[in-house]
Amino acid sequence: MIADCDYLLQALKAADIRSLQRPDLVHHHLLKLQKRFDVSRRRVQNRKRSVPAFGLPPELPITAKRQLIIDTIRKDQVVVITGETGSGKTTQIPKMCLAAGLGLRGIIGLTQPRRIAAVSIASRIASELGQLCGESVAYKIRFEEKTSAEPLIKVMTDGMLLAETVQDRDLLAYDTIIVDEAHERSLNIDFILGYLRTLLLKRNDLKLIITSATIDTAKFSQAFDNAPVIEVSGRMYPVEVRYRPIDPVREEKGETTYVDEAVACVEQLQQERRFEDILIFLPTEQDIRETCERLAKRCSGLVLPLFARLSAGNQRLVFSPASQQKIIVATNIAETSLTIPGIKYVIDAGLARILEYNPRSQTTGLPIKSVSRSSAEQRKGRCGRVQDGICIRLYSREEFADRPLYTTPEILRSNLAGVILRMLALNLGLVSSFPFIDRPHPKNIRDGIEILRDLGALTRDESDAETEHYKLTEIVRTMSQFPLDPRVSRMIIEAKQEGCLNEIAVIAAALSIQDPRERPYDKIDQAAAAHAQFQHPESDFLTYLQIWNRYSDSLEKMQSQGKWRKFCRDHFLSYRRMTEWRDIYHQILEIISGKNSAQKHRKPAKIEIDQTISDKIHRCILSGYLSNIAQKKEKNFYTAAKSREVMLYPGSGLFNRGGPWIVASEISLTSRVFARNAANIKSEWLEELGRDHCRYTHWAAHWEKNRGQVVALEKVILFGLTIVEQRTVAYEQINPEEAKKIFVREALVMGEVGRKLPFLEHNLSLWEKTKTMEDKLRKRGIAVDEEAIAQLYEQRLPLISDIRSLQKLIKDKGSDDFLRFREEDFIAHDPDPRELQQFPDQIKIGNAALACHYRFEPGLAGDGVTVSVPLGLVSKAASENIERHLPSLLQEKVFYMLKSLPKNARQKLPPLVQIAKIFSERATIADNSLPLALSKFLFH
DNA sequence: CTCTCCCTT
Repeated sequence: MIADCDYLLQALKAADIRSLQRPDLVHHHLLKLQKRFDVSRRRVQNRKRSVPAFGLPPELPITAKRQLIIDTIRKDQVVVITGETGSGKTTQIPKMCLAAGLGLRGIIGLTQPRRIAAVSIASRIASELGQLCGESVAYKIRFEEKTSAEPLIKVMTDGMLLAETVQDRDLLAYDTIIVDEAHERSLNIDFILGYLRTLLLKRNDLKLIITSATIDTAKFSQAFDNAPVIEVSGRMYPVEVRYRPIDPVREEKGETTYVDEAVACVEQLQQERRFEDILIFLPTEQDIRETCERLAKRCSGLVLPLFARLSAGNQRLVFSPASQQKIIVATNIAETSLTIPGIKYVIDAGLARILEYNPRSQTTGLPIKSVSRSSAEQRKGRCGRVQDGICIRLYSREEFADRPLYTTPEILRSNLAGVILRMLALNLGLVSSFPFIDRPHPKNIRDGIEILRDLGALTRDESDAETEHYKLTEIVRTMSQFPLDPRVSRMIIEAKQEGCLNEIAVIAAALSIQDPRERPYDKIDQAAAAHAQFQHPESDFLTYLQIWNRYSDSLEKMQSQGKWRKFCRDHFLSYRRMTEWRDIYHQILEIISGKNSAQKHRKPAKIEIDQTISDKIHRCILSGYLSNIAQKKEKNFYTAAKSREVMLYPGSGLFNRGGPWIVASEISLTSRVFARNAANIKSEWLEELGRDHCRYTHWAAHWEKNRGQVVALEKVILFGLTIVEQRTVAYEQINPEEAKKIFVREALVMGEVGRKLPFLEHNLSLWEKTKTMEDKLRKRGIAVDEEAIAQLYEQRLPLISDIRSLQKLIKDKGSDDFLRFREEDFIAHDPDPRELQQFPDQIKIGNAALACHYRFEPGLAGDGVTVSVPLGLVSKAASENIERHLPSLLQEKVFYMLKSLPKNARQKLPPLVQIAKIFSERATIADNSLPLALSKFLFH
């Protein structure tokens, strides 16, 4: 077997090295290898013997090419086989592989996009080999595996093969892989083909067969080194195509719609007395309902709707034989997933809802778009499988020709977070260099990485700023273990922390299935009433929990499956989806508990919902859907993160009563942008959970005397939403350097501390003294300025910005000496002491000493010197001429008095400056007032 | 101011 071969090669290499040290062990080791080799060889021989005899049905077109296919498979590593449905390729190719001698050293793996198909194909191949399913032919899908010890062929979903690559990196279990329905280009198919492109270089012995509907071959061939393409004819009966375009002018005016036209088409067929079964393709559920209602009124026959959300029972009706003409009105489900036998006419509106992901707004859209030519051809092929058919297209031949040949591969229109996460877990390198057949757009990759970063699965690698290099966080590996959307996996990780794993497992599973609630048109009110009893007014997630609770309750009481089906029917719940929900729930718990199978059959316990658990649950949900938060604008309208305007989905329990903040697990664009699966949240949680994504802005930093610290106003923004409008915060942690600057300038320099600090009083009085000199001398620049003092403090203080830290510092140092400045610290330029002497601090009037207040503020009251004279001394002060005590001011005053003399008097005098100087220097004014003394002097 | 195609680990 291939896996043994790989093992033996590795072991021999290892033995080679070991033989240098312990030759005695080598012999023993080689014996063991010999044994394994023998076992392996015997297995291959047994497998060869177990290949049953089989034939190929001669009526199938592919049988004619049997020899060409077998020869090509033997010769080439990769073969592309194309053929339309009915060619028999899916069942016959695995058999031809056996005929080519494959399937012996490893299994022939056949992948299918859908589970049901995988199971039914497995049993068909088995029966053609004359066996039961699970002998030579195994199958493996999620939750279900049927196999023997030595299967030759294994049919599985493509997702399953992908999951196997985790355990079996080189797919050593297989010697052949057949990728069926490759033209569907689902995410899984593209991922597998990319993976195989690299693997085939390493595994020369591995054969790959890609099968696809006719048109899509060149791309596959090119992707695999121009692999040979074999075409197999498929069409058994001809289909006539009629174009019946809708008049665009009338459609524009609203006079007709594709629903009208489809109904008219059926009427016309019936007028032509054509009463074989009809299949109509329409894009939406609503169109289907409208069409069905109108057809029932106007036409004969059995009118049946068909879409995925329809209950299983109603879906089955399309397969049951009817005595009258069947008119099936279907969505895309009838294009690939369900094949209805005996259709003679196809009416194709040429439209479908096609998923589109917009990475810029992280919004999923489901717009109605024209389908591709290959899709239209597939629809056409739904008739004429057992007889010739007619396909009526509600568009023109030209319009058909203008359409794109293929539907855009899913990988080009999907959210890539999940793909990227898996690639990281598998160590597949950079997404941008992975050999996808169609490389996703860089913008899409960046968005996927951004989502993973939002979830905390990745952090930017700072050592490599240039390219898209990221570091994985610890949670990546845990997250990738869950077969779930990364956001859902993230919730589970948070639930471990919060201690609500069971509850989140229920919700995570619910988010992974389609809504289990059924709403049949004819019983819409009953269904609404049944669902209403589950509805939680605060959270659609808790609504799921309440459904679950009722379910587990009933599971206790009801033992039989039949009763349980009835329970589902009574509550308008889909039995199939409820089962899927339970299975995924168990799968999640299994992964968490490390595959403990004992837990598997544990009955789900009822969950009590109280405020505590509800808070925990919603914090977990937020951890996964943080970028889906929204803030209420009005009524049902919200502004969501990343600037999206959304409306609560009318089906939500929060509709018309949503709180100021919500989180939604889905924001999608249909007729509007809707937030689906929503819950009220507390905005206080947002900052804690979104810490790394919050943007903080600060302004108005200032010293706050009462708090004794520097504070600032803060605003918190998360994904563009303001989660905290304005709050006061200590500025110290935010910007310690800036905070210290403000503390020094506003608190210490200005002395605004609001309490007694001895060093501060000391410093302030020294500074005051220095500033008095300036006032006396009537010039600036003697005292240092505020900035200089601030710098003095800054030099002597560490990074602190509050009183408590300052007081602690002083206490630790034992004194505040280090903050006491000296007198000279405040002086920028020393004043002339003699000059300074001319400005006494006080003057004497009689026996009284009066204080002089100096002020240097020209133009303002109080400029110059002010002496407050008690009322009793006023006349004495006036007669004594107090100006003589202030010699520096006297001269200036005299000068201006002289200048104010009449012009003719002034002209007779010597220069005024000279007079003022001489007058001031003489003590001639002792006993007189100044004007009197001056006039005496002049006459003298 | 009221509703979404189809798959899958």
